[in-house]
Amino acid sequence: TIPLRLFRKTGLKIPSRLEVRGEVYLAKDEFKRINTEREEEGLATFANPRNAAAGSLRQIDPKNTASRRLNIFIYGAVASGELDIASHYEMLNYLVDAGLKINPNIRKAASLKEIKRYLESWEEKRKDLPYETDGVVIKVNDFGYQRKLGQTSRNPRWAIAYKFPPEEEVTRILDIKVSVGRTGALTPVAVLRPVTVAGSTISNATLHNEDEIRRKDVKVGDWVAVHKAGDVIPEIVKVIKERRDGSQQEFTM
DNA sequence: TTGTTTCACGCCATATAGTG
DNA sequence: CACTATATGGCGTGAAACAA
Repeated sequence: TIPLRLFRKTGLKIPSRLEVRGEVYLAKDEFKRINTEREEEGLATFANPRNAAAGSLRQIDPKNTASRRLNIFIYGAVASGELDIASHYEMLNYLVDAGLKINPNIRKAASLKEIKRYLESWEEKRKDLPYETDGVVIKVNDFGYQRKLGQTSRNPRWAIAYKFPPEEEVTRILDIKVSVGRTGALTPVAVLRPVTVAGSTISNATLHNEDEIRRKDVKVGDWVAVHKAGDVIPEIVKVIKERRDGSQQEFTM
């Protein structure tokens, strides 16, 4: 869905150089289609759209990638100076005119209150979207303010992600093992009764260190709530203490 | 040649050490 | 205090490396 030729519209200013950035996704119905096909062909089915999309991009033969029918939303661009665009919103509209796809649900908000209302409006609606989403990005619109705010080493100070509450499941800690890292660091890892959360089988989760175990009051044999932080990293959210029956064992490194 | 294992990658949380 | 830089952890995936 990235056109081979941009700027078919006449009268549009064309920069000498344009770099666009976006997020590739695999729509829910395409994910289903691929898995149905793979089933018919006796191939293993994919676990979730996110990882299927990632795998599709890693194909050596672009024909394979194309057959997966990935899609993309462009969310930003860097153009050589001559463009005369002063805000993010303007830029996105320009990119649409240039022939690129952007997310149709962008909105300008004038206050935090408005932002909050918008976020709440998607809590339920997001299930009706043709793709899976885990949140909304809130950005400062004016490029001048963006420049003033600047960025840290990894994150801009003018944008932040709001994440919807992630899917949560309950399982049991079967054991706590200590893993030895490359540098010799010892890290306790919870071995869980495998549980499916948002399309992944979670069977391990790091407990980081002894302090963290004490903070969360985790014991071997505990029932715990788990989720995938950032939709990816398995994390023990909390211990369900009401379900303790005395068989739980304190862990020491 | 075939099957298995390892690796890199993207994603984020948490921690430590160090800088200014 | 606000960072930067780095390390570590887990999952799913395809490719590469390895073993049989």
